[in-house]
Amino acid sequence: MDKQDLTPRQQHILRCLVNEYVDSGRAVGSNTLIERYPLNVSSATVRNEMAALERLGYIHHPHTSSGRVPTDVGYRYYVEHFARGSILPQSDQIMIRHQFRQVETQLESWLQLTASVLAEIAGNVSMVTSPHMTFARLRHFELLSLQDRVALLILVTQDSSINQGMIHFSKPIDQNDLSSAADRLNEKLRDCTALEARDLVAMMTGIDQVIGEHVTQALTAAETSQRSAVHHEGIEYLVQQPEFSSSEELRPLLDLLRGGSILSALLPQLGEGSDVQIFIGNENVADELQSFGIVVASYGVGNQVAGLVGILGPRRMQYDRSISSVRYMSQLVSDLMGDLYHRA
Amino acid sequence: MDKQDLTPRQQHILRCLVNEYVDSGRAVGSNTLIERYPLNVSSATVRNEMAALERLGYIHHPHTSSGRVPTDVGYRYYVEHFARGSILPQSDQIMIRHQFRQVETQLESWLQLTASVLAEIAGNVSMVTSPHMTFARLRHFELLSLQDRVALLILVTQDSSINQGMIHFSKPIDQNDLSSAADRLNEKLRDCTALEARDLVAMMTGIDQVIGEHVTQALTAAETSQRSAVHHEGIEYLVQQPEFSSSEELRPLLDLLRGGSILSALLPQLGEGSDVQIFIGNENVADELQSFGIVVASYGVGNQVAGLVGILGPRRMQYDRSISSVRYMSQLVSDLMGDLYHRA
DNA sequence: GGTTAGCACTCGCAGCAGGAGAGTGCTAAG
DNA sequence: CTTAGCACTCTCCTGCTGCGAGTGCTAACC
Repeated sequence: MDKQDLTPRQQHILRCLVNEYVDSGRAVGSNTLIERYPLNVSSATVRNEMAALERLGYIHHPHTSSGRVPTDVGYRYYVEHFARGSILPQSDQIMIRHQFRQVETQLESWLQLTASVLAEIAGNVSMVTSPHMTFARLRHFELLSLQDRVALLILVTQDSSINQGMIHFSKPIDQNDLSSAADRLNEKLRDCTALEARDLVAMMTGIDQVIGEHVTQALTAAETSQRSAVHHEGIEYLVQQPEFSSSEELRPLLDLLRGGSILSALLPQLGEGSDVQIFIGNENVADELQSFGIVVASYGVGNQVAGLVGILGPRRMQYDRSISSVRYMSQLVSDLMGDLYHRA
Repeated sequence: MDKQDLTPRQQHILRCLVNEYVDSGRAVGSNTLIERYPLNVSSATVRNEMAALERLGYIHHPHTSSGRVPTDVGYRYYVEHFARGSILPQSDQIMIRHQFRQVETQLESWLQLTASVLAEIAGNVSMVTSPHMTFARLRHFELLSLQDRVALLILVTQDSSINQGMIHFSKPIDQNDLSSAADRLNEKLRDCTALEARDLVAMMTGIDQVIGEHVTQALTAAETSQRSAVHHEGIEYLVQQPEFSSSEELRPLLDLLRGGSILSALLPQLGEGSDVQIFIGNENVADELQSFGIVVASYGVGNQVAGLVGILGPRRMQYDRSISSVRYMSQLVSDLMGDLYHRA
């Protein structure tokens, strides 16, 4: 796994081979390689080196007589040595910033845009989670009478996202009562996180407590529902990949994305670091992910992890592009979020 | 097209043939037919009748030597005579009502649930549009100061759905100013539709007009964005249909659903009536829909059409089940919506 | 006259053989 | 150490063949 055990030429060949395979999707032989890349050696030499690379486990042979395909280990080597540090082209950066300027100053819009930008740039399915609510502070809430005993609760958090819920009271209550209660509570709970609010509410009595509990409950509900909600975009890119042509391979993928179950498959293997994390094929712990390549990074303010952005594709993907775009987008969203929170 | 031109036996054979074909997905021959259905005639007779049905245009022959497949005309006959009036089984009705009881009293939740219930029952992709906002009345709105010159506008309509927007002012304005302006406007605009509000706002001056315009603008924006937003559910059912096995056929479908462009393809052909409408294959005016079968109905309160619920599948679908479930769900949503509006 | 048994005919499809092509590993020469 | 050459392997494509499902037609039957 160390750089030492590959000669520079082997590295170069591995790199070209991965590039070519990612491009074409077909096993690549020694001839195609010397034709399209400036290796300055003959095909026979390439064959010898390939045999060496195969012995070392970086590439492999589908059958005796066809070209080589990178193994997961080979991809890993490629990623560590040639893709990990890549940077998104200036032109893409400008394009993205431009698009973000067009859109409302609002976290949900940003995440939406992030998902579609990522999918387009990486040409794969993008995944973006909403931030944990634990992280957000309560800015304001409102109570509207709907019926005698039913009120609508509207919750605004610091990131200007809005959640709603219903409150059923045991006895009739009119809009005036609701408004004054809301005023009192707004004063006490303003700028609290869900956790802090819970403690304060515990000390209240009467109607304030009833309402307060609904507020914290709504915060937690929003948190859990958002945690499991994953924006994803770009299935259309995946279906045109040859590895998903027969639509039976597509099925598990759709299930994974639909139920939001992808997060529970992904979370166990996520590390702590703030940089981009990459999981290739069988490096994924969850069985259902073993045929995919995944590139994720977290976003957040300070050291707090708020959410994830990432790309899901076939093992055979453009890791350099994926890595650079995921890194760039996670940084961008973190910055935008930072502005939002510090400004307020 | 009239019932008269088919003998009862021909009708019966057509019906069985459609059922069998919908079930198996393979062209059905005379032998399979007499084996599985109580026709009490020989295969030769069935062959003769089939030849007649083919002459009349109801079924057709992929090649000389394989079974029959219904034509669009054949499906149409089937729908008109055997499926149009079908009713959703009691057990399903109970199951559905039960599920709706579990969910919040809120239009968006209902539509979400409607989409997933429909997809599951019909085993196809479901489509549900949000209701036009023109239809809803403004219940309340709120203004929150975000920055010196920026405020968050929160809009609550009669159906308890919430929309938000940003207002940028030309000069600084604090929360007190915002609150008092909101109070004044709330009083004037309460219970207005977007149209009525527009007229009232036109007569205002100063800050009230600025805010008022944002309110009507937000109402219209919500209307147009919701009109083009289609919840859909159940792509996973479609991908396992044999007609979409090769995933090239899947591509246009995904594009159709993703961009919400399906509505613009569908709208031109929609009639006025309140009952279920069915479009089979080439009956669809839009080219991209010609290989699909579509079952839609509108929902709304009174005579007002608020939105659509429907099912999109391959031509080969269980029309009876689709029709009965679409009809039932449109009625259910209409009823629920009626309650919501009359109660308030 | 409608119904049915029988039969010849058609055509898609699975299975198989054979050839072409791509690619390899090995050997021997440079 | 590199490379040309060559034998070998294995996939893929193509054409062929036999089978089976299904039809249409005809003649006999009720």
